[in-house]
Amino acid sequence: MNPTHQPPSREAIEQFIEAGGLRLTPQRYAVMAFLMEEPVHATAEEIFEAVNRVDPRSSRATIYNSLHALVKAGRVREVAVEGRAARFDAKLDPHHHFICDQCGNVEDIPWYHLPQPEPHMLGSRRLRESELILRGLCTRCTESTY
Amino acid sequence: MNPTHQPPSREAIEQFIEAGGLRLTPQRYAVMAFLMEEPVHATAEEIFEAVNRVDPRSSRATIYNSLHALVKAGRVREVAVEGRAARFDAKLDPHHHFICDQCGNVEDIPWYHLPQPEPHMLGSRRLRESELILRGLCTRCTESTY
DNA sequence: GTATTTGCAAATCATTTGCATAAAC
DNA sequence: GTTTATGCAAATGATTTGCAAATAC
Repeated sequence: MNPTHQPPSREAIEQFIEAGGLRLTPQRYAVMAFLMEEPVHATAEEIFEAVNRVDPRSSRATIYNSLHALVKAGRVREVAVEGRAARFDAKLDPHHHFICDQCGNVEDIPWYHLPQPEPHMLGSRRLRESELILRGLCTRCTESTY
Repeated sequence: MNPTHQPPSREAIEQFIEAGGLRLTPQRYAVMAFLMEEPVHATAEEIFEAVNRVDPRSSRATIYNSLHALVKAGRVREVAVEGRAARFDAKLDPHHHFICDQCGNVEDIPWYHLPQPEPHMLGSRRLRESELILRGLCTRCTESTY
């Protein structure tokens, strides 16, 4: 995605996890490293396979545990996709998401400023974050549609 | 939600379905009528129960079929919520969605204009729609959190 | 009359759970 | 040493499927 993408160092990854107040485990490290190195918005299943291809010691339950812990700590973003598995994303720079109607893939769209809702629209809700979801056909699916 | 909410007429509901190029069946009618009368962003299961409470002749599979047909025809909007059942929404006026981190409920936020992405951000993707998702705690969950 | 839609019950997919063991701090 | 995380395998929840019978147009 980013042509000058530098893989983060071991220390950077470890700090990224610990800064969220999380214990550092090999499984969490593997998940976080994968998400930082492969900005592809993988599913939990894809992460499970990728991580265990390198070093098979993470169970599926632990992948889910790690992902949830990282999401809760604000280190990872989760994107729900209708009728499909959720996608996960290292929370590095702010950006928007494009979801393909056809293949379900999630892609990054460079961030651009969004207006904030007027306070009266929120009532006494507590706003944590807002995100823009774009939908349509990704490049691949556009090109294979006649 | 809307204090001057008028329940739509039978004819209006039928037209709303047929205008999408769909055959009119009692089951689709029941689903659409429920969504138009109860703007609560129900799950498929809730729709199944509500619809069958009135007249028990819709199977779960048919509820899903109807919902998907209506979504595809642009009559209904589907909102995916991480780790929970999807919510459905009659597609009447444009609006944004607020999803509660705690209870998962989806609520409408009055529409306000969003900037469109620059064409170069989309590449050769084909954009169909964009929506803003707001997240945080709904009024109820804000008030019950100490 | 033909094309679609429905109901049923079983199957599938994604995710979570419970609990004993292991590892982090 | 105490607290938290892991692995396993089974359970749950949401949604989809296959196919014969029923219905819309």
